[in-house]
Amino acid sequence: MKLTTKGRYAVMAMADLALFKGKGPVSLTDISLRQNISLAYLEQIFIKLKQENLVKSVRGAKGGYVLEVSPEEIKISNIISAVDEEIKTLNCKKESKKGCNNKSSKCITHNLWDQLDQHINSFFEKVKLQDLVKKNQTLNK
Amino acid sequence: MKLTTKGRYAVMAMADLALFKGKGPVSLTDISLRQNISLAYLEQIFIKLKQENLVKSVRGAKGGYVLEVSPEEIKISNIISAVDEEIKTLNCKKESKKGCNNKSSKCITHNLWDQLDQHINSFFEKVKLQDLVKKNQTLNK
DNA sequence: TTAATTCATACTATTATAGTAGGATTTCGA
DNA sequence: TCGAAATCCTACTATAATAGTATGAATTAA
Repeated sequence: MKLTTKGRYAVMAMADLALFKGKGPVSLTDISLRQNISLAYLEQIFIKLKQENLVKSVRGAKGGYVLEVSPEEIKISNIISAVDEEIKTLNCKKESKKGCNNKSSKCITHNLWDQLDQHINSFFEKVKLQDLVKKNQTLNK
Repeated sequence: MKLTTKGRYAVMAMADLALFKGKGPVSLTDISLRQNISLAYLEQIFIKLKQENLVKSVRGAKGGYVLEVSPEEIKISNIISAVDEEIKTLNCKKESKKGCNNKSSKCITHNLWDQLDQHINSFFEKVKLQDLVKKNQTLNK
């Protein structure tokens, strides 16, 4: 499974942007300080967020990043998938040597991991960026 | 997040054991061949499964492993947690330098990861080993 | 007694993560 | 106009974890 700091950082940074929505571009330096994430690492993450059109950049002094889409419309899954490759628990989908390549009995647990993936993805699909900034509130299940 | 081949192998191997339940001990060599997992690696995994009393060992020739508990009573979560340390998406629980150590604004996304953990764990709690061996059947959600 | 097995421990190759480093480019504001 | 603040771009790297290997000892059925 792949859910690393990169994915977490991306969500944290996007939540940070959402909090400062409407107040002009937010610099990565600020986010870096507030969220305690290395600046250079943030830069790499934001390249990808920008590629996916989740944020818009403003170059030069007083520049920074702004949300391209409103927090109500951004799903957590959009953020995660922008920076991580994907959420997949299985190795055995691509026809590899290891995994469920058994000719006779096919991978007994194949369904299980399939459904776990769906389970996790559906979680990320349900939660919106907006849900995070409504503070101290239980996320909708 | 931690869901590695070790966890997957453990579930696969336990499912294998469940399929051969009542037919005497199953050797790791057999499981190794059927599931295409390195024997020495399986040995390490089974040490842990045994420590958690999920399986029972029979030493010597014609030996092997047997389920200690019936498949209806073994949750996938039992297996995963026996071999992996735990399923945790957060780094920021233990008072570390990185993560949500911000004094003023506490980690905005803390709740999110918390709930994701619960979400995933509840999935593994619901599914029993028995559910896997009932073949080609949709697992109960 | 031998082969098949678990048990135990130490070592290791590979890979991915999580960064660092260094510089180029753009643009605001004094 | 110029410097500082910012994004952009690419290459490199330390660390740690995963996923195994390797080796041998102990046990037991046949």
